[in-house]
Amino acid sequence: MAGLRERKKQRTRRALIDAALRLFARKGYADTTLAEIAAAAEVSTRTFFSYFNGKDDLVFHDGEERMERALALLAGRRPGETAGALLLRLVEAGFGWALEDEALTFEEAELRMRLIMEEPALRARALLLMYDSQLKLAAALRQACPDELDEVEAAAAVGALFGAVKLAVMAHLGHERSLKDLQTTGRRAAELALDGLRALETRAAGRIPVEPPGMAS
Amino acid sequence: MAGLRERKKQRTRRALIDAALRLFARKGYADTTLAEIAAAAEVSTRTFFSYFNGKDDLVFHDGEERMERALALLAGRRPGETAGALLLRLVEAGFGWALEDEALTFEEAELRMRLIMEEPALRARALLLMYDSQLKLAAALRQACPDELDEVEAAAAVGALFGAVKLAVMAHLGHERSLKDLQTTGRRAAELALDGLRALETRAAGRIPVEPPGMAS
DNA sequence: CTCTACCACTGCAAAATTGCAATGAATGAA
DNA sequence: TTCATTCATTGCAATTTTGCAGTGGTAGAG
Repeated sequence: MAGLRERKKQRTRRALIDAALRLFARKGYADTTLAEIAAAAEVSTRTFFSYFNGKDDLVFHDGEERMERALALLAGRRPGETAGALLLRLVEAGFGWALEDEALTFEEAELRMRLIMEEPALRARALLLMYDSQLKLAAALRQACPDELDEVEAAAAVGALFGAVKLAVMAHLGHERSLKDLQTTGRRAAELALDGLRALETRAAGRIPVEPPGMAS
Repeated sequence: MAGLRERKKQRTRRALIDAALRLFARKGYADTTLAEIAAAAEVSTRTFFSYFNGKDDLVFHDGEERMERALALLAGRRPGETAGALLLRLVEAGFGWALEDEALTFEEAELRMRLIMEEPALRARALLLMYDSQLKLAAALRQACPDELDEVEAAAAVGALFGAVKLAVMAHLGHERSLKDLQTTGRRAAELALDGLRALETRAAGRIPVEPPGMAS
Protein backbone atom coordinates (compact mmCIF):
# COMPACT_ATOMS: atom_id res chain seq x y z
CA MET A 1 0.00 0.00 0.00
CA ALA A 2 3.06 2.26 -0.03
CA GLY A 3 2.47 3.89 -3.39
CA LEU A 4 5.36 5.31 -5.30
CA ARG A 5 3.94 8.78 -4.85
CA GLU A 6 3.85 8.44 -1.09
CA ARG A 7 7.34 7.03 -0.83
CA LYS A 8 8.78 9.79 -2.96
CA LYS A 9 7.06 12.37 -0.81
CA GLN A 10 8.46 10.99 2.39
CA ARG A 11 11.92 10.85 0.87
CA THR A 12 11.71 14.48 -0.19
CA ARG A 13 10.44 15.48 3.22
CA ARG A 14 13.34 13.80 4.97
CA ALA A 15 15.77 15.26 2.48
CA LEU A 16 14.47 18.73 3.31
CA ILE A 17 14.70 18.16 7.05
CA ASP A 18 18.17 16.62 6.92
CA ALA A 19 19.56 19.27 4.61
CA ALA A 20 18.06 22.05 6.70
CA LEU A 21 19.29 20.78 10.07
CA ARG A 22 22.76 20.21 8.65
CA LEU A 23 22.85 23.74 7.28
CA PHE A 24 21.40 25.24 10.45
CA ALA A 25 24.06 23.51 12.51
CA ARG A 26 26.85 24.69 10.25
CA LYS A 27 25.83 28.23 9.27
CA GLY A 28 23.16 29.12 11.78
CA TYR A 29 19.46 29.62 11.21
CA ALA A 30 19.33 33.16 9.88
CA ASP A 31 22.25 32.71 7.51
CA THR A 32 20.70 29.68 5.87
CA THR A 33 18.45 30.61 2.95
CA LEU A 34 15.47 28.65 1.74
CA ALA A 35 17.10 28.53 -1.69
CA GLU A 36 20.03 26.62 -0.23
CA ILE A 37 17.82 24.16 1.60
CA ALA A 38 15.62 23.57 -1.42
CA ALA A 39 18.65 23.16 -3.68
CA ALA A 40 20.19 20.62 -1.31
CA ALA A 41 16.94 18.63 -1.42
CA GLU A 42 16.61 18.98 -5.19
CA VAL A 43 13.30 20.80 -5.22
CA SER A 44 12.19 24.32 -5.99
CA THR A 45 11.74 26.83 -3.20
CA ARG A 46 8.06 26.92 -4.04
CA THR A 47 7.74 23.20 -3.45
CA PHE A 48 9.24 23.61 -0.02
CA PHE A 49 6.10 25.38 1.10
CA SER A 50 3.90 22.44 0.21
CA TYR A 51 5.88 20.41 2.74
CA PHE A 52 6.27 22.99 5.51
CA ASN A 53 4.55 26.18 6.52
CA GLY A 54 7.83 28.01 6.81
CA LYS A 55 11.49 27.79 7.61
CA ASP A 56 10.68 27.52 11.30
CA ASP A 57 8.57 24.39 10.83
CA LEU A 58 11.68 22.44 9.91
CA VAL A 59 12.86 22.74 13.49
CA PHE A 60 9.62 21.33 14.90
CA HIS A 61 9.03 18.57 12.40
CA ASP A 62 8.27 15.95 15.05
CA GLY A 63 5.53 17.75 16.94
CA GLU A 64 2.55 15.65 15.98
CA GLU A 65 3.71 12.31 17.36
CA ARG A 66 4.11 13.60 20.90
CA MET A 67 0.72 15.25 20.76
CA GLU A 68 -0.93 12.03 19.70
CA ARG A 69 0.71 10.12 22.51
CA ALA A 70 -0.39 12.75 25.00
CA LEU A 71 -3.97 12.71 23.75
CA ALA A 72 -3.98 8.93 23.89
CA LEU A 73 -2.77 9.02 27.48
CA LEU A 74 -5.54 11.41 28.49
CA ALA A 75 -8.13 9.32 26.69
CA GLY A 76 -6.89 6.29 28.59
CA ARG A 77 -7.79 7.66 31.98
CA ARG A 78 -7.92 4.96 34.61
CA PRO A 79 -11.20 4.43 36.45
CA GLY A 80 -11.36 6.53 39.58
CA GLU A 81 -8.28 8.53 38.63
CA THR A 82 -8.67 12.20 39.47
CA ALA A 83 -7.91 14.96 37.01
CA GLY A 84 -4.92 16.03 39.05
CA ALA A 85 -3.49 12.52 39.12
CA LEU A 86 -4.10 12.15 35.41
CA LEU A 87 -2.26 15.38 34.65
CA LEU A 88 0.62 14.41 36.90
CA ARG A 89 0.88 11.13 35.04
CA LEU A 90 0.92 13.07 31.78
CA VAL A 91 3.76 15.29 32.94
CA GLU A 92 5.82 12.31 34.11
CA ALA A 93 5.20 10.50 30.85
CA GLY A 94 6.25 13.65 29.00
CA PHE A 95 9.58 13.77 30.78
CA GLY A 96 10.06 10.11 29.94
CA TRP A 97 9.36 10.71 26.27
CA ALA A 98 11.79 13.59 26.27
CA LEU A 99 14.65 11.41 27.48
CA GLU A 100 13.61 8.64 25.12
CA ASP A 101 13.53 10.70 21.96
CA GLU A 102 16.46 12.84 22.88
CA ALA A 103 18.55 9.78 23.54
CA LEU A 104 18.09 8.85 19.91
CA THR A 105 18.52 12.31 18.49
CA PHE A 106 20.45 14.01 21.22
CA GLU A 107 22.36 16.33 18.91
CA GLU A 108 19.15 17.37 17.26
CA ALA A 109 17.54 18.20 20.58
CA GLU A 110 20.52 20.29 21.56
CA LEU A 111 20.57 22.06 18.21
CA ARG A 112 16.89 22.82 18.59
CA MET A 113 17.43 24.33 22.01
CA ARG A 114 20.25 26.49 20.74
CA LEU A 115 18.25 27.70 17.75
CA ILE A 116 15.19 28.50 19.85
CA MET A 117 17.30 30.49 22.25
CA GLU A 118 18.90 32.64 19.57
CA GLU A 119 15.99 33.15 17.18
CA PRO A 120 12.90 35.03 18.36
CA ALA A 121 10.99 33.75 15.34
CA LEU A 122 11.55 30.19 16.51
CA ARG A 123 10.57 31.13 20.03
CA ALA A 124 7.32 32.53 18.71
CA ARG A 125 6.69 29.39 16.70
CA ALA A 126 7.39 27.18 19.68
CA LEU A 127 5.00 29.18 21.82
CA LEU A 128 2.27 28.96 19.20
CA LEU A 129 2.70 25.21 18.93
CA MET A 130 2.55 24.86 22.70
CA TYR A 131 -0.55 27.01 22.82
CA ASP A 132 -2.38 24.95 20.21
CA SER A 133 -1.29 21.80 21.99
CA GLN A 134 -2.65 23.04 25.28
CA LEU A 135 -6.02 23.84 23.75
CA LYS A 136 -6.21 20.28 22.45
CA LEU A 137 -5.06 18.84 25.76
CA ALA A 138 -7.64 20.89 27.62
CA ALA A 139 -10.38 19.59 25.37
CA ALA A 140 -9.12 16.04 25.84
CA LEU A 141 -8.95 16.46 29.60
CA ARG A 142 -12.49 17.72 29.64
CA GLN A 143 -13.52 14.66 27.65
CA ALA A 144 -11.69 12.38 30.04
CA CYS A 145 -13.18 13.89 33.20
CA PRO A 146 -16.60 15.28 32.30
CA ASP A 147 -17.89 14.92 35.84
CA GLU A 148 -14.97 16.52 37.60
CA LEU A 149 -14.26 19.50 35.37
CA ASP A 150 -16.09 22.07 33.34
CA GLU A 151 -14.50 23.77 30.34
CA VAL A 152 -13.01 26.64 32.28
CA GLU A 153 -11.46 24.39 34.87
CA ALA A 154 -10.01 22.05 32.27
CA ALA A 155 -8.42 24.92 30.39
CA ALA A 156 -7.18 26.55 33.57
CA ALA A 157 -5.71 23.31 34.87
CA VAL A 158 -3.81 22.56 31.68
CA GLY A 159 -2.72 26.17 31.37
CA ALA A 160 -1.48 26.32 34.95
CA LEU A 161 0.43 23.08 34.79
CA PHE A 162 2.10 23.65 31.44
CA GLY A 163 2.52 27.35 32.05
CA ALA A 164 4.45 26.62 35.21
CA VAL A 165 6.68 23.99 33.63
CA LYS A 166 7.22 26.04 30.50
CA LEU A 167 8.27 29.24 32.21
CA ALA A 168 10.42 27.51 34.80
CA VAL A 169 12.25 25.46 32.18
CA MET A 170 12.65 28.32 29.75
CA ALA A 171 13.86 30.67 32.46
CA HIS A 172 16.58 28.18 33.30
CA LEU A 173 17.60 27.44 29.74
CA GLY A 174 19.49 30.68 29.81
CA HIS A 175 21.70 29.27 32.54
CA GLU A 176 23.29 26.40 30.60
CA ARG A 177 22.22 23.34 32.49
CA SER A 178 22.18 19.62 31.94
CA LEU A 179 19.07 17.83 30.83
CA LYS A 180 18.91 16.21 34.24
CA ASP A 181 18.76 19.59 35.97
CA LEU A 182 16.14 20.75 33.53
CA GLN A 183 14.00 17.77 34.35
CA THR A 184 14.30 18.49 38.04
CA THR A 185 13.29 22.08 37.44
CA GLY A 186 10.28 21.01 35.41
CA ARG A 187 9.20 18.53 38.04
CA ARG A 188 9.44 21.11 40.78
CA ALA A 189 7.36 23.53 38.73
CA ALA A 190 4.72 20.87 38.13
CA GLU A 191 4.58 20.10 41.84
CA LEU A 192 4.13 23.77 42.60
CA ALA A 193 1.23 24.07 40.18
CA LEU A 194 -0.41 20.98 41.62
CA ASP A 195 -0.07 22.23 45.18
CA GLY A 196 -1.18 25.74 44.32
CA LEU A 197 0.51 29.08 44.72
CA ARG A 198 -0.96 29.63 48.16
CA ALA A 199 1.06 26.68 49.38
CA LEU A 200 4.17 28.73 48.71
CA GLU A 201 3.81 30.36 52.11
CA THR A 202 3.91 27.21 54.16
CA ARG A 203 6.52 25.71 51.88
CA ALA A 204 8.78 28.70 52.32
CA ALA A 205 8.20 28.90 56.06
CA GLY A 206 9.78 25.53 56.62
CA ARG A 207 12.73 26.30 54.41
CA ILE A 208 14.04 29.72 55.31
CA PRO A 209 16.83 28.55 57.61
CA VAL A 210 18.17 25.88 55.24
CA GLU A 211 19.38 25.77 51.65
CA PRO A 212 17.29 27.12 48.80
CA PRO A 213 17.00 23.88 46.80
CA GLY A 214 18.56 23.88 43.35
CA MET A 215 20.30 27.24 43.44
CA ALA A 216 23.47 27.59 41.42
CA SER A 217 25.18 30.99 41.69
CA MET B 1 12.00 69.87 26.06
CA ALA B 2 9.68 68.68 23.28
CA GLY B 3 11.98 69.16 20.34
CA LEU B 4 10.51 69.53 16.90
CA ARG B 5 12.06 66.24 15.92
CA GLU B 6 10.40 64.37 18.74
CA ARG B 7 6.98 65.89 18.14
CA LYS B 8 7.11 65.03 14.47
CA LYS B 9 8.05 61.47 15.31
CA GLN B 10 5.16 61.02 17.67
CA ARG B 11 2.77 62.46 15.11
CA THR B 12 4.00 60.04 12.47
CA ARG B 13 3.74 57.15 14.90
CA ARG B 14 0.13 57.98 15.70
CA ALA B 15 -0.65 58.49 12.05
CA LEU B 16 0.65 55.01 11.30
CA ILE B 17 -1.33 53.43 14.12
CA ASP B 18 -4.55 55.24 13.28
CA ALA B 19 -4.32 54.56 9.58
CA ALA B 20 -3.52 50.91 10.18
CA LEU B 21 -6.33 50.26 12.66
CA ARG B 22 -8.81 52.02 10.41
CA LEU B 23 -7.74 49.91 7.46
CA PHE B 24 -7.66 46.70 9.49
CA ALA B 25 -11.20 47.35 10.66
CA ARG B 26 -12.43 48.04 7.15
CA LYS B 27 -10.54 45.52 4.99
CA GLY B 28 -9.20 43.03 7.49
CA TYR B 29 -5.63 42.39 8.52
CA ALA B 30 -4.35 40.21 5.71
CA ASP B 31 -5.91 42.31 2.96
CA THR B 32 -4.29 45.51 4.20
CA THR B 33 -0.85 46.01 2.69
CA LEU B 34 2.00 47.88 4.28
CA ALA B 35 2.12 50.08 1.21
CA GLU B 36 -1.42 51.28 1.95
CA ILE B 37 -0.67 51.96 5.59
CA ALA B 38 2.52 53.81 4.80
CA ALA B 39 0.82 55.82 2.08
CA ALA B 40 -2.00 56.81 4.42
CA ALA B 41 0.58 58.03 6.94
CA GLU B 42 2.62 59.80 4.26
CA VAL B 43 5.84 57.86 4.74
CA SER B 44 7.70 55.23 2.76
CA THR B 45 7.24 51.57 3.54
CA ARG B 46 10.89 51.48 4.59
CA THR B 47 10.30 54.15 7.19
CA PHE B 48 7.50 52.12 8.68
CA PHE B 49 10.02 49.60 9.95
CA SER B 50 11.88 52.22 11.94
CA TYR B 51 8.70 52.75 13.94
CA PHE B 52 7.50 49.15 14.30
CA ASN B 53 9.04 45.72 14.06
CA GLY B 54 6.33 44.54 11.75
CA LYS B 55 2.71 44.77 10.71
CA ASP B 56 1.70 42.84 13.80
CA ASP B 57 3.27 45.35 16.16
CA LEU B 58 0.64 47.90 15.16
CA VAL B 59 -1.98 45.82 16.92
CA PHE B 60 0.01 45.70 20.16
CA HIS B 61 1.26 49.27 20.20
CA ASP B 62 0.31 49.84 23.85
CA GLY B 63 2.05 46.92 25.45
CA GLU B 64 4.78 48.72 27.37
CA GLU B 65 2.61 50.84 29.63
CA ARG B 66 0.79 47.90 31.17
CA MET B 67 4.05 46.09 31.76
CA GLU B 68 5.50 49.07 33.57
CA ARG B 69 2.47 49.33 35.79
CA ALA B 70 2.65 45.63 36.57
CA LEU B 71 6.34 45.79 37.42
CA ALA B 72 5.70 48.82 39.61
CA LEU B 73 2.99 46.94 41.46
CA LEU B 74 5.29 43.99 42.14
CA ALA B 75 8.08 46.30 43.25
CA GLY B 76 5.67 47.93 45.69
CA ARG B 77 5.07 44.79 47.66
CA ARG B 78 3.54 45.54 51.03
CA PRO B 79 5.46 44.44 54.13
CA GLY B 80 4.43 40.98 55.18
CA GLU B 81 2.51 40.34 51.99
CA THR B 82 3.00 36.80 50.72
CA ALA B 83 3.94 36.04 47.15
CA GLY B 84 0.53 34.49 46.57
CA ALA B 85 -1.29 37.53 47.88
CA LEU B 86 0.91 39.79 45.81
CA LEU B 87 0.17 37.83 42.66
CA LEU B 88 -3.53 37.83 43.41
CA ARG B 89 -3.39 41.59 43.80
CA LEU B 90 -1.62 41.80 40.46
CA VAL B 91 -4.29 39.78 38.72
CA GLU B 92 -7.08 41.88 40.20
CA ALA B 93 -5.29 45.08 39.22
CA GLY B 94 -4.85 43.67 35.73
CA PHE B 95 -8.58 43.12 35.35
CA GLY B 96 -9.15 46.66 36.55
CA TRP B 97 -6.74 48.09 33.99
CA ALA B 98 -8.42 46.08 31.28
CA LEU B 99 -11.80 47.64 31.99
CA GLU B 100 -10.21 51.05 32.40
CA ASP B 101 -8.37 51.09 29.10
CA GLU B 102 -11.03 49.26 27.23
CA ALA B 103 -13.63 51.74 28.36
CA LEU B 104 -11.67 54.44 26.57
CA THR B 105 -10.80 52.42 23.51
CA PHE B 106 -13.50 49.82 23.57
CA GLU B 107 -13.77 49.49 19.82
CA GLU B 108 -10.03 49.06 19.57
CA ALA B 109 -10.00 46.32 22.17
CA GLU B 110 -12.76 44.50 20.34
CA LEU B 111 -10.99 44.91 17.01
CA ARG B 112 -7.82 43.54 18.55
CA MET B 113 -9.63 40.47 19.83
CA ARG B 114 -11.19 39.84 16.46
CA LEU B 115 -7.88 40.19 14.64
CA ILE B 116 -6.03 37.94 17.08
CA MET B 117 -8.70 35.29 16.67
CA GLU B 118 -8.52 35.25 12.89
CA GLU B 119 -4.78 35.71 12.29
CA PRO B 120 -2.35 33.05 13.50
CA ALA B 121 0.52 35.48 13.01
CA LEU B 122 -1.08 37.84 15.53
CA ARG B 123 -1.72 34.97 17.90
CA ALA B 124 1.95 34.06 17.74
CA ARG B 125 2.95 37.65 18.36
CA ALA B 126 0.60 37.94 21.31
CA LEU B 127 1.98 34.75 22.80
CA LEU B 128 5.55 35.93 22.39
CA LEU B 129 4.72 39.23 24.07
CA MET B 130 3.03 37.42 26.93
CA TYR B 131 6.00 35.11 27.28
CA ASP B 132 8.50 37.96 27.47
CA SER B 133 6.23 39.73 29.93
CA GLN B 134 6.06 36.68 32.14
CA LEU B 135 9.83 36.36 32.22
CA LYS B 136 10.06 39.97 33.39
CA LEU B 137 7.29 39.48 35.92
CA ALA B 138 8.98 36.38 37.28
CA ALA B 139 12.22 38.28 37.73
CA ALA B 140 10.36 41.12 39.43
CA LEU B 141 8.51 38.71 41.70
CA ARG B 142 11.77 37.12 42.70
CA GLN B 143 13.15 40.57 43.50
CA ALA B 144 10.09 41.40 45.55
CA CYS B 145 10.12 38.19 47.59
CA PRO B 146 13.75 37.02 47.78
CA ASP B 147 13.17 35.15 51.02
CA GLU B 148 10.03 33.35 49.99
CA LEU B 149 10.93 32.24 46.47
CA ASP B 150 13.86 30.98 44.49
CA GLU B 151 14.13 31.48 40.75
CA VAL B 152 12.37 28.28 39.82
CA GLU B 153 9.46 28.94 42.13
CA ALA B 154 9.05 32.50 40.94
CA ALA B 155 8.99 31.43 37.32
CA ALA B 156 6.68 28.52 38.04
CA ALA B 157 4.29 30.69 40.03
CA VAL B 158 4.02 33.36 37.36
CA GLY B 159 3.77 30.73 34.65
CA ALA B 160 1.04 28.82 36.45
CA LEU B 161 -1.05 31.87 37.24
CA PHE B 162 -0.86 33.50 33.83
CA GLY B 163 -0.94 30.19 32.03
CA ALA B 164 -4.22 29.34 33.71
CA VAL B 165 -5.82 32.71 33.03
CA LYS B 166 -4.52 32.83 29.47
CA LEU B 167 -5.73 29.43 28.40
CA ALA B 168 -9.09 29.75 30.14
CA VAL B 169 -9.78 33.15 28.61
CA MET B 170 -8.58 32.19 25.17
CA ALA B 171 -10.55 28.97 25.18
CA HIS B 172 -13.67 30.99 25.87
CA LEU B 173 -13.00 33.70 23.33
CA GLY B 174 -14.20 31.29 20.71
CA HIS B 175 -17.61 31.27 22.38
CA GLU B 176 -18.50 34.96 21.87
CA ARG B 177 -18.93 36.26 25.36
CA SER B 178 -19.23 39.59 27.07
CA LEU B 179 -16.25 41.21 28.72
CA LYS B 180 -17.94 40.61 32.05
CA ASP B 181 -18.09 36.88 31.43
CA LEU B 182 -14.49 36.88 30.35
CA GLN B 183 -13.48 38.54 33.56
CA THR B 184 -15.35 35.94 35.57
CA THR B 185 -13.63 33.18 33.64
CA GLY B 186 -10.23 34.73 34.23
CA ARG B 187 -10.90 35.14 37.91
CA ARG B 188 -11.99 31.54 38.28
CA ALA B 189 -8.86 30.38 36.49
CA ALA B 190 -6.67 32.48 38.78
CA GLU B 191 -8.39 31.05 41.84
CA LEU B 192 -7.81 27.55 40.56
CA ALA B 193 -4.10 28.21 40.05
CA LEU B 194 -3.81 29.69 43.52
CA ASP B 195 -5.55 26.75 45.15
CA GLY B 196 -3.65 24.18 43.13
CA LEU B 197 -4.83 21.48 40.79
CA ARG B 198 -5.08 18.93 43.55
CA ALA B 199 -7.84 21.00 45.07
CA LEU B 200 -9.93 20.15 42.02
CA GLU B 201 -10.99 16.92 43.64
CA THR B 202 -12.51 18.44 46.74
CA ARG B 203 -13.87 21.34 44.77
CA ALA B 204 -15.63 19.05 42.34
CA ALA B 205 -16.91 16.79 45.10
CA GLY B 206 -18.93 19.57 46.63
CA ARG B 207 -20.32 20.72 43.33
CA ILE B 208 -21.59 17.70 41.46
CA PRO B 209 -25.21 17.94 42.63
CA VAL B 210 -25.57 21.70 41.97
CA GLU B 211 -25.08 24.00 38.99
CA PRO B 212 -21.79 24.07 37.12
CA PRO B 213 -20.93 27.76 37.64
CA GLY B 214 -20.78 29.93 34.54
CA MET B 215 -21.95 27.41 31.99
CA ALA B 216 -23.87 28.74 29.02
CA SER B 217 -25.03 26.11 26.54
C1' DC C 1 25.10 83.00 12.09
C1' DT C 2 28.07 78.95 10.92
C1' DC C 3 29.75 74.59 11.30
C1' DT C 4 29.47 69.87 12.60
C1' DA C 5 27.44 65.74 14.34
C1' DC C 6 23.38 63.40 14.47
C1' DC C 7 19.27 61.32 12.94
C1' DA C 8 14.95 60.58 10.29
C1' DC C 9 13.80 59.34 5.87
C1' DT C 10 14.31 57.05 1.60
C1' DG C 11 15.41 53.75 -2.24
C1' DC C 12 17.49 49.43 -3.43
C1' DA C 13 18.34 44.62 -3.08
C1' DA C 14 17.91 40.07 -0.99
C1' DA C 15 15.16 36.84 1.47
C1' DA C 16 10.75 34.80 3.23
C1' DT C 17 5.97 33.87 2.15
C1' DT C 18 1.67 32.94 -0.44
C1' DG C 19 -1.96 32.70 -4.14
C1' DC C 20 -2.68 31.47 -8.97
C1' DA C 21 -2.31 28.77 -12.83
C1' DA C 22 0.07 25.41 -15.80
C1' DT C 23 2.48 21.05 -16.40
C1' DG C 24 3.41 16.38 -16.15
C1' DA C 25 3.74 12.12 -13.65
C1' DA C 26 1.24 8.60 -10.87
C1' DT C 27 -3.05 6.14 -10.10
C1' DG C 28 -7.16 3.60 -10.81
C1' DA C 29 -10.93 2.14 -13.85
C1' DA C 30 -12.36 0.31 -18.21
C1' DT D 1 -3.25 -0.88 -22.70
C1' DT D 2 -5.85 3.39 -22.55
C1' DC D 3 -8.25 7.09 -20.63
C1' DA D 4 -9.57 10.29 -17.06
C1' DT D 5 -8.56 11.84 -12.53
C1' DT D 6 -5.68 13.24 -8.99
C1' DC D 7 -1.95 15.62 -7.27
C1' DA D 8 3.05 16.88 -6.65
C1' DT D 9 5.82 20.21 -8.69
C1' DT D 10 6.99 24.51 -10.62
C1' DG D 11 7.30 29.49 -12.16
C1' DC D 12 5.54 33.96 -11.52
C1' DA D 13 4.01 37.88 -9.10
C1' DA D 14 2.79 40.39 -4.87
C1' DT D 15 3.81 41.20 -0.09
C1' DT D 16 6.53 41.32 4.17
C1' DT D 17 10.93 42.00 6.25
C1' DT D 18 15.79 43.60 6.79
C1' DG D 19 20.60 45.38 5.84
C1' DC D 20 23.11 48.97 3.44
C1' DA D 21 24.06 53.45 1.90
C1' DG D 22 22.87 58.09 0.51
C1' DT D 23 20.25 62.52 1.31
C1' DG D 24 18.59 66.35 3.79
C1' DG D 25 16.95 68.56 7.73
C1' DT D 26 17.64 69.39 13.04
C1' DA D 27 20.20 70.51 17.14
C1' DG D 28 23.84 72.31 19.73
C1' DA D 29 28.54 74.39 20.13
C1' DG D 30 31.27 78.05 18.84
